Amino acid sequence: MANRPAIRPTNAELAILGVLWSNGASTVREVHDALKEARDEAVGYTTILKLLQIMTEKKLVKRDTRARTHVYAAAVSEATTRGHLLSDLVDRAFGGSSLALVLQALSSARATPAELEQIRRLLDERKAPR
Amino acid sequence: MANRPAIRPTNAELAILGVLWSNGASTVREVHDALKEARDEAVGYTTILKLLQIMTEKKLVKRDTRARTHVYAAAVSEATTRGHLLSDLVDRAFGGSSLALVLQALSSARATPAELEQIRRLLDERKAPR
DNA sequence: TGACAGGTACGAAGCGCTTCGTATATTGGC
DNA sequence: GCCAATATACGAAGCGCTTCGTACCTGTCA
Repeated sequence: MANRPAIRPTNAELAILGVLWSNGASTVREVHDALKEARDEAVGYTTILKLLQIMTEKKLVKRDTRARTHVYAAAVSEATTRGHLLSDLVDRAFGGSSLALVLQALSSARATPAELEQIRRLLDERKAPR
Repeated sequence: MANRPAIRPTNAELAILGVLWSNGASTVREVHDALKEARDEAVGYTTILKLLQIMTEKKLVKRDTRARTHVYAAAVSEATTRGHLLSDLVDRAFGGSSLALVLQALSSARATPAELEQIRRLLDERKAPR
């Protein structure tokens, strides 16, 4: 694998990826509008453009330049990215123990019974895997 | 509560807090030595000093200046800090759903049966709380 | 065809984090 | 008393992230 530099998008990048993940491939304007709607204080159009250009260099997004108005698509999956960010936090603040993280998260999370059941099911799967 | 600015230590700060949490109140030299031992590439003595000074301003640590050699102690608890970092990540990358974070963490974590049992117990507690 | 709307490219400023060099004080031992 | 060792204080450089202004290009339409 020549994929060393690990996917660890910054805050602003994450916000943009969020739009691309939920809305699919988008133009700068579409991303800009989506963020303006979702956020309190909006950011300039050229800021989004610049970020998307940088993200293209970093291979976080793919750019289709065939039309005059470029179209951007996420080049990293949501699950993979979340996994990277999670294991990053585990290393930095939980002494490498994802279990410690899970326990901490569970002890403060408000979850519905249905959600707790979902976790329980996952635990069952993991209990007898092989 | 006048504690608005939320505890969100940076990387270097977290490393130092880790030492203070596990070793208790320490001098700059002690922190420096502990980090030198634990890490691959060490950082300069005055770097640790400067960081601790900044962390004192930020109220992340408390400083005892009675002796010539100052003694620093963590001013934030490990659990609280972890909680802040976690909810920060939940907001930034998991759409505000701690459950999504837990599921993601569980699906990639390698945990022993005993640990899984621990989670199960926690789930039971939360199931019928009131 | 000329002006405008809307697109991309790019340089640079501002800020926070991290790092360290250097200046300056204090202490202990000879 | 003096020197070496060891402290703290502080300024500033370097870097990455974020932001935006400005320049420039390209269609459209009256």
